[in-house]
This record gives sequence, structure tokens and C-alpha cells, in this order.
Amino acid sequence: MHRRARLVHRPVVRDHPVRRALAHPPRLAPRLRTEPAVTETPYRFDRSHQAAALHHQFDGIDAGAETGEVVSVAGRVMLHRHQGKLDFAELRDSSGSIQLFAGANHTTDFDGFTRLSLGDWVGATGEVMKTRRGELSVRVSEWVLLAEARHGFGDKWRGVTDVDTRYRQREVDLWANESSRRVFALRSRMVSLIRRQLEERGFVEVEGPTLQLVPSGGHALPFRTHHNALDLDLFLRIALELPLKRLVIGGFERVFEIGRVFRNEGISPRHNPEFTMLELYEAYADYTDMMELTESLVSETAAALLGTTSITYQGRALDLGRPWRRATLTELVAETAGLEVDLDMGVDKLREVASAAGVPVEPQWGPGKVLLEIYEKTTEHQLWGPVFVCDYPQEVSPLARSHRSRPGYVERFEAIVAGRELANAFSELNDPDEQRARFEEQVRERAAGDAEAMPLDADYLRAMEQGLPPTGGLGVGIDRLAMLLADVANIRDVILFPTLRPEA
RNA sequence: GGGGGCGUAGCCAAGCGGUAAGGCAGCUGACUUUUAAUCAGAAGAUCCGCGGGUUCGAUCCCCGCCGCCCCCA
Repeated sequence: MHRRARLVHRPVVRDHPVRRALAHPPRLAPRLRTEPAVTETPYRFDRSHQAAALHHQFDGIDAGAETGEVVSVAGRVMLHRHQGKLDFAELRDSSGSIQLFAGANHTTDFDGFTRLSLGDWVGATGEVMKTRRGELSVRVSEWVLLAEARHGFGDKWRGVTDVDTRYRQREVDLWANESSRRVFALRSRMVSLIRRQLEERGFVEVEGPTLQLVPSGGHALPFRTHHNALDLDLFLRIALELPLKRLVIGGFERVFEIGRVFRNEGISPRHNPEFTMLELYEAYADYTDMMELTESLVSETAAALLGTTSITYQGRALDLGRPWRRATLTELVAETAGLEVDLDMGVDKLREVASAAGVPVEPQWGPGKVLLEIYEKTTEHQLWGPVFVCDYPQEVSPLARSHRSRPGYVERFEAIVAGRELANAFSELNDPDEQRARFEEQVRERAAGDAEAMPLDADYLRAMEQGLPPTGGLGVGIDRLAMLLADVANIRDVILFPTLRPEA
């Protein structure tokens, strides 16, 4: 049999190697097999066991032992050691790895086996045994190439570390880097656990519209798009909130959605233009109920996923066990920044405090916005938490219900963990007249130049007139929770395909 | 938008003014129980992201551009 021709790396184009690999598939032709019999790969493969199952069942046998058990396994060749008339390959599947033990005397097409490349997909059949060195193996009697890996992959020891490659070619990152697989598997289990917990609590999962006439429910610049048949400009949603509350009005007493939202903002280690939010709404509940739900969801998810609520984030201890501390925003500013602030000081006094603290403020801002800015610039990043930062200015919270005892404030909290907002919740405003007035205030702010002020959603106002019961609402940043539980610092490490500039 | 860093073979990576180390992968060979196997050998960068400039000479210095990372706004 012919040697499999490898890709000859001629200097075909002078540019980025990744771009070269992606943009010029015809260049790969030299690497293609010339032997027709080998080019034909099977349409399916009957696998009897995954690697983990074999380890589970046979790890106890002695070194050098044979089992008489014939199995079929399939996966990617991750390591390959050829030694004379023997050949060892580490085969990895989604459950783990198992060694393939091939030999000239017991393996069909042994020469072909020795020519496998790292990354090739292989199906193999043979007896389960353990080598003299004690490595559980499949003694390959027959094997078949399922697909070849035409590109050389990363360093077999270090994987692929180039961040650009890791984000642009996630499939390469995933199969070359164990840590990346672990993070995304963890994220998947995390979302699954959250769903299960919510369903157990009687929440119903729904799907709101992604395309919206009015991108309301949050403070952010939207993405714009266009529907041709209706000749209609539409926006991608920036929040899940308003449609979900309309469902509460419609009688879904407990609803939630885990969905993608889109914000036309800058990209940073903590921001991707599209990200995943959990939002839930519970009738007859208020924001104190949302605090209990938040700390329960997060701590139970951590416990189920990591076996503990005492975690380490970026080298620093973090205890997610409940109960979480509750304190008001103004208390925390006093405690953390040593600044005595309150809305009843009036806007002029608040401006003085901001100025003294080196916090720039805009002249058109009201006292609530100034207060929030002071908090965000001096206090929020200092809070390690978890802590519920309670009672925000009404001025900056147009969808939250006025505080039952603190004028000028609303019943709203943000859960701050590791210096960042993990969750945001309120007792929902359910008075349609007041909601209209709040929207109109937002419209005035927009007219005054605040591009992120919330636009008025007339459909939502009309819905509110049907009656929204007292309702607690909660939003949780799924990506940020995943970052926390996976202990990664960059949001792109928990988003499979982060938004990137084009390569060319 | 401002500041800092990075971009060298498929992957990882040294060199930072004198004409491109090393490792992995790939290739040739040896080896019948390997474990990032080992050993031997040959090769691989129309030359160091792209385009200009300075210089006798540029991967290295300067300018611009592209892409990525980080910090700040």
C-alpha cells in the first residue's frame, strides 16, 4: 500500500496560517489519499462500548490479563506510538480515552494502522486486555478509518494555545484542548440543571420573539434588521422581559426563557454582542422572593456541578452558599467608598460627591443617574460578594415597582458576585398608568440624547391594562454564571462561537 | 476613543541591526507491551502579519495598515 501523501506545505499564500487553512481548501489536495480503497470510508460504524464504559468494567483486571471480551470502539486518534511490530494509539471518544493495541500478528492492515495520523477518526474491534504496563487496551483485530484529519493539529502536548485559532476554529480548540471541552460541557450541564430546577418549581419554559418592532426592556443599543416581505425594519431583542410579562398577564403564573439577546455594543472580556439570558417571572412574588430564588438556583447549581458551593474564582475564594448578604446600594457605597449618599440630598449635593470622588457625570443626569454612577464607579467592582445590592433609584429603573417605604427608590436588586452583576431583579411595576409615565420619561431622555433610554412599547402598555398581578422578575446572565462556575476570565471562553472581526 | 502587549514553518517557540535556535507534528529507518516512547537520519520559513521608510545591511529601528490579547474611557 502506498504511503499516504501528506499535505506539502508549499508557501502557497503569504498570510495568516489559519486563514490559509480556511480559505484555500483546494491546496489540501496533495494530502488526499490516492489509494481508492482507502478513500472509501464507511457510512456507519457499530460501536459496542464507549471508552469510559470499558474502564468502568475492566479497570480492575491485572496487567497482562486478557478478558475474552470482544468490543468495538470509535473515536479520534490523539496519541500514536509505533514500536516495531507493535503500535499503540490513544483513541478518544466523548466519554474518555482507550488505548488501541495493534500488532503485526493480530491486526489487519497493520501497516495502515501505523500510518494513522493524530486526529484521524478510527473504528476498531478487538479483545479487551491490559498491557504489561497496566494500560487497559483494545487489542485491535480489525479497524477502519472513519475520517481523516487533513490538517496537522496542534502540539500534542500543549494543544492549540493561539487564542485567535481557538475562537475562530472552535472545533480545533475543542478536540485539541481538554480544558475547552471541559468548560463547554460544564456550561451545558449548568443550563440543563437550571432548567430542571425551574421546572421542578413549576416554571414553564417559553420562547419570546427575537425580532421586535420596538427593542425595549433594557438599556442598550439594538441591532437593526429588515423584513423584506413586510418591508419592515425590525430589531433584534435586547432583553426577554416584556413578552414574558405579557405571558404572566395571560395566565402563565411562572414562566421562564433561556435565550439569546443582542446588544450593539463594544466587545470586551466580559461582553459579547450576543449572549444568553435567563429571565423568569413569578406571579404573586416580589423581589425578596427573587433573592431567595436567585441564591437557591446559583448555590444548588454550583453544588450539583462542582460538588460544593465554596469555589475559587480567579484565585480568590468565593462562597456561593446561601443565604447571601443583603444590603442597600446606599449602604454599600458608604461602606465601600466611604461616601454618604442618598437621593434626598438632591442632585446638586450628589454632583459634589461625585466630583469629589472623581466620578464624571453628565449635566443632564438626574439625581438617580448620578447616584447610580457613583455606585458603579466606586463600589460595584469592589464587591466580591455574593451580595444583593438592593433598592435602586427609580430614575434608572423604568420597569421596577416603587419601593414600598423608600421614596424615589424601586424594589430592585442586582446580585453582585466577583465584582460583576450576575443577576438583576425587581418587584415588577404593574400599574399601567405609572408605566406609561415612566416610558414617557425615557422617551424624553432619549430625545435629550440618551441613545440607550428605553423606548416606549405600546403593545406592552396595552397588555398591562389587562392587569399584571404582583410579580417578581429575575434576569441572570448565563454566560457570566458559566464564567464563574468554570473559573474563566474571558466571556469568549464560555461562548462557543464568539463574535469576531472577519479574518480578511 | 486612549494606553500597553502580541503576530516568526501545520502547532508551540527562541532570536530583537549582520543575513532565521529548539521542540512537537510530518518524512526515512530501527525497535513485539508503549504511555508526551526512544534512537538514528533527511527535510521543512519564495524568509519572520501586510505596505512603506531609515541603513552598506532590517525578523529586529521608524511610520501606516490589518488581526488578536489586556487595561482605561
